[in-house]
Amino acid sequence: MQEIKLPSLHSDFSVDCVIFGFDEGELKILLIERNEAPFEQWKALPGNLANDDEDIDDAAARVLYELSGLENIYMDQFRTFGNINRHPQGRVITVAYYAIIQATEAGLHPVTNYASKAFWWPAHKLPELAFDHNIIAEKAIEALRNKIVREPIGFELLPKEFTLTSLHHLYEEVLQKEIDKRNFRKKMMSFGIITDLKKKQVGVPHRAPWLYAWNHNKYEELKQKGFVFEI
Amino acid sequence: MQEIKLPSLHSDFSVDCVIFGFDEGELKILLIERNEAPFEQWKALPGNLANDDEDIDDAAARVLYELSGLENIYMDQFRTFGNINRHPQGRVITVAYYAIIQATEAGLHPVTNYASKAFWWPAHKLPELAFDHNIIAEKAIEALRNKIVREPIGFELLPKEFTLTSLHHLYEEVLQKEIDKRNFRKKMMSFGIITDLKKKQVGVPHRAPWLYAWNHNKYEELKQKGFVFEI
DNA sequence: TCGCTCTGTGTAAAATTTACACTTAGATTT
DNA sequence: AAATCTAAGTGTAAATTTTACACAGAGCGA
Repeated sequence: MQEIKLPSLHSDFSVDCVIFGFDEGELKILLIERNEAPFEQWKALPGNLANDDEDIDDAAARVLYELSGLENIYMDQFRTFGNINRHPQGRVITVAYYAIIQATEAGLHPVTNYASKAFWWPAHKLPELAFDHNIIAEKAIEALRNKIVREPIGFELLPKEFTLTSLHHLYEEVLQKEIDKRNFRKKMMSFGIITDLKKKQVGVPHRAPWLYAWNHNKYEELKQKGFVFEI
Repeated sequence: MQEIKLPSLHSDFSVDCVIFGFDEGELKILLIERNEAPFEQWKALPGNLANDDEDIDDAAARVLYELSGLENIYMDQFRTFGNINRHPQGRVITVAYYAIIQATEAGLHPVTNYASKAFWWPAHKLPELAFDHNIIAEKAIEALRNKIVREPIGFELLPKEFTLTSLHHLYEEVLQKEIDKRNFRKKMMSFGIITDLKKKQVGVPHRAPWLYAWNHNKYEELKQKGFVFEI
């Protein structure tokens, strides 16, 4: 193979993650405070240079793991950003992912060297961020919105056992619009991908709501037959 | 700024374009024959390393221009591919775009150094391609399918004056499924984004069909009011 | 037991989607 | 000029989906 004689090429590129959580009825994004230059002490999206021997998806999973301790999380590559001046150290393009996790499951103790701490921030009220991260976050919210109505990923933001009301509020918050309660419940239940756990939430100061769980298996089964989730 | 002391970083990354055309009732993709190593003489998607002073979108537009002479074409960045072994010369990730052009408008005389010739190939019967280009093309077809039902981009594949039948066949070909003729026409016309040119095609050996044109302005106007294209 | 808060439920009207077959225009052939 | 061929063009009824909308019930706390 003559290819061995070719000059070698190399990419320094980063992976940035917009990590979504849902807490207290609000959509949140996980931010870090940067520990190192450039943009030291700025708030930013968690992200890091990819290693040379690492696939892009793996780098994204690593960033999330180092930050939250979570693995096997739903992640979606949604866009690559590469304006020539986006990084002060040179031409560094960044491949952006969004991830969806259950906010309270994440232990926020970064084991990375670029971040000292991590914290949730309301997705719709982000502060000024390092690099072009405000733009990236904005695009991620848009991507999430498009996705959550076509794929049943909303459940990943909720605890295993959830109420229909919390699912309802989640959709209203992500889509930023009101959705009729009865119509929402009717439709969601008609899919047949939610299991009624036959038990009620306890400790609430009013009528206790029923608990439900998202049924992955049933969804996969229906998908085989051509069912398409769409809200 | 202390940032000046930081080590400089650099990305060698490429841009690959899946250029769609529609000709003789068939969806086609523009391929090149590679003129240089690696994969010399292989068929491939048109693509090139981005210049250091070039935004990603600009690099994609350049690749298309050098190949076809066309500018201001609809292009969509749909995914970045970066398996560690995808490029024999090292770690080179590639940002993939698809473009939509009117097949017969393109003058296929590449002025690039990496390609000697360019030619249309049926999108659903691609030969073995260089790098991971078969995977990229497959994903592009998927992205096109998702897009064409939500944004009125199908028109870009047709001549300025087209018949409803050709538009109908275009949708059937891209979506790879039959669509009822009457329902398709009814729906498409109901959007109000197609102008009746009040003239017929000439030189056909049967009843001549009416000609129509895609009305950008009307679409933009309706979009302002909240209209969403959806087929 | 009264009040508060949030849960949970049904129906009718409107809009949209689906299924479906024959007539017409225009060129070509006999 | 009549018959034939090809593709264009058209309407309706039934089924399904979407929308709009309001009140009774459960459970807790005062």
